[in-house]
Amino acid sequence: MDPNASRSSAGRSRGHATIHDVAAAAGVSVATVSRALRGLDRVNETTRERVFAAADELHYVASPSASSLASGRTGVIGVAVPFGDRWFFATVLSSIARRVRAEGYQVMLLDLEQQGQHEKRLPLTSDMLAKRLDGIITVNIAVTGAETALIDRLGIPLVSVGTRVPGRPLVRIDDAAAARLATEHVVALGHTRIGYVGRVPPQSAGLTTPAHRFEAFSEVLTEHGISVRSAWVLGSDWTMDDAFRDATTLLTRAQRPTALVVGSDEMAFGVMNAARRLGVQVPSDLSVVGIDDHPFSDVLDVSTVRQDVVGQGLAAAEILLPALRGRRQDPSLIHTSEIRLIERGSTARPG
Amino acid sequence: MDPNASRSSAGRSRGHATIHDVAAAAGVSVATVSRALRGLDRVNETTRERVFAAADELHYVASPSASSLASGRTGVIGVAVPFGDRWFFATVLSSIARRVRAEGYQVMLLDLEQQGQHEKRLPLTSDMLAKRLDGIITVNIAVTGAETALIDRLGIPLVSVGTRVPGRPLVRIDDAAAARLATEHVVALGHTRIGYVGRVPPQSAGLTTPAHRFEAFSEVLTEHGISVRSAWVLGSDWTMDDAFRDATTLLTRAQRPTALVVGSDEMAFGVMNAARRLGVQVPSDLSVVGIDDHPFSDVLDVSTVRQDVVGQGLAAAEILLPALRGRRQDPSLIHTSEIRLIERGSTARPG
DNA sequence: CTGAAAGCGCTTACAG
DNA sequence: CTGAAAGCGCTTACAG
Repeated sequence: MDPNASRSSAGRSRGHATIHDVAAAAGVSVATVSRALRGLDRVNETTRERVFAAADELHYVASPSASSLASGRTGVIGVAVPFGDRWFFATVLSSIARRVRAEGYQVMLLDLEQQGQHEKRLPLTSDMLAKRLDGIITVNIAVTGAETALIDRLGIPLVSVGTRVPGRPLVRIDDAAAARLATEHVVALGHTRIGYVGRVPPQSAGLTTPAHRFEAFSEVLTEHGISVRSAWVLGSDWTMDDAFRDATTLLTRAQRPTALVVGSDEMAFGVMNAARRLGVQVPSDLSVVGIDDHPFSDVLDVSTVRQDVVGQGLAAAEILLPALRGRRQDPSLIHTSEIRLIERGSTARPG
Repeated sequence: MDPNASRSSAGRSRGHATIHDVAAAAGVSVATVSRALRGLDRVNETTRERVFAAADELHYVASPSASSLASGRTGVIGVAVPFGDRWFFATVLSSIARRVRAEGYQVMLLDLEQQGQHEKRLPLTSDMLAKRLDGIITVNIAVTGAETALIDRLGIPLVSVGTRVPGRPLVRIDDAAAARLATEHVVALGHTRIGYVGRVPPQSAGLTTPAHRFEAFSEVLTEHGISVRSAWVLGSDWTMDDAFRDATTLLTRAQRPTALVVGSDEMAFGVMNAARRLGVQVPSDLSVVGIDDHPFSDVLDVSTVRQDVVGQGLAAAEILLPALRGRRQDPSLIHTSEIRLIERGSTARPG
């Protein structure tokens, strides 16, 4: 029996043609098939055409496992997020996926949310990384020392978004500048009774965004000789629900701010709704400014500081891609995505 | 030179121990390492412990590529969505990922959104499926005949969510029942001037959800002797923005409905905001009821028909999992996820 | 420009 | 319970 024939029929019986089937059909060696199909140099044009024809005919697709094993590359990029179902993370993830598929890469979702716990995410482990991913993008993940060591040992290129991973490129917005823009906006309108929503407790340490934004808020007030009243600084767990609850409590008090700077638009929605329920008019009784320009903010008429979330995903992909091809990364690279104030109807002069 | 020693050092120089290194360290064959580590029967307990110790010591993780090539299984599930960044899809995706990782599966995101185009998604191709995925879950994807043929040929188990893929299990809510609940709610409140938002144009054909919901709405009105006025049936592209625009036009007319049934909560937010801007009071001038129970709907006080999106993701995973282990699927299985009316502040008696 | 052959690192019957 | 060996399907120097 011809070994080629037996291989060929075996391939077909499982519904999958192999490179041997294509080679046989095209009358060339498997090495030539491999080169032709991957568009490498030094393949005769006529030969290449014959190979493509045979491959088409047989519905041939190279086995990713076999390619990976032989080449050491998997063609897969992991995207690690703390919550896969929230707007910011879903948007970054999706934009990365759309960018890298043009280069032939697939995206694996590493959703690190821990069932019950909100503070404690799953760790990045060898199981999810080793020999599986060509690169990783972390989105607001405070990577631990042990994890960094692991990733170093595995030699996987990494780009961080939002919260920085030490020694790796970073894509972000200038959180302090964003909070400054928002705060200066209400100060410029003449407000002096100003509160803040979104100061997270210290256990969320490692995440730099909430801390930077609150600090910048405080600085701006101080620069203008306005005191930060701790009773007007709300925590909230960076969700709409929490902001709604906290704002309801605050706005029921006798002493109320005339403006609230809010760390995210989703929280701003909660604040505005609390105000509406209590009959506090926005913006005449209370100005509210957020950060994000969430897709709902336009329709809900929320003043905010816009950030380009899709753009940050694209930028991260753009930085990772060359590293996947072996080019050395600049570990100190920081790509700062543009922001800008968008004045809408939720802010006005006090009174 | 001892071939094992050379292998071992080669492994270490690349930062990756192989199964040979572990076998050498534990003093057993690679076959035994493979069995021990995967928890197969017929391995002596002492041997197993030695193998685990050696594997730990060497930070050994089996190469997924090599395992896949040898076993034919990849441990990866693809989740295909039309828009990875929208709430419904991100939520389903994330819940699937969290469910299947407990069984050792990873999730690959197949975001089929086409850059500029909203109507036309990317096709499912062999490149993304063949020899790469053990199973697929499609979420509101109208799979074409060619795609079904491809998936059949590749022999990949598939579970569909929302829009059905012929001959495959389906997880969904009863869309007609949901729209019925919503519509009957406003009818029961005494409304007779009722409009609908979310009737999509026929080019989105294949997606069953929008059509089923609108049909059920029409049926309920007819059953109650209420006529469907086409001027009060709005299209909108199932986004908040579009619903806002369309509702603004409608509510500016002299002849206005007193209630609107809206195909999704996101659109309902847009409608309510259009009303607010125009000074149309919700619910006294206009009742609005949506479908979904979006995470924002509670705070925004929107009456709606709740569906369990996380639960649908889990159910799809639960159905796919046994099929991955080779168990035959029931191609006619339909898992219908529960729904229920949630009355909030956006609906009331007319006038 | 092309081919033969080694090698990537596992799993899986098959023996024992 | 364990091992030797074949095989999974590619890629990549190495020759020519």
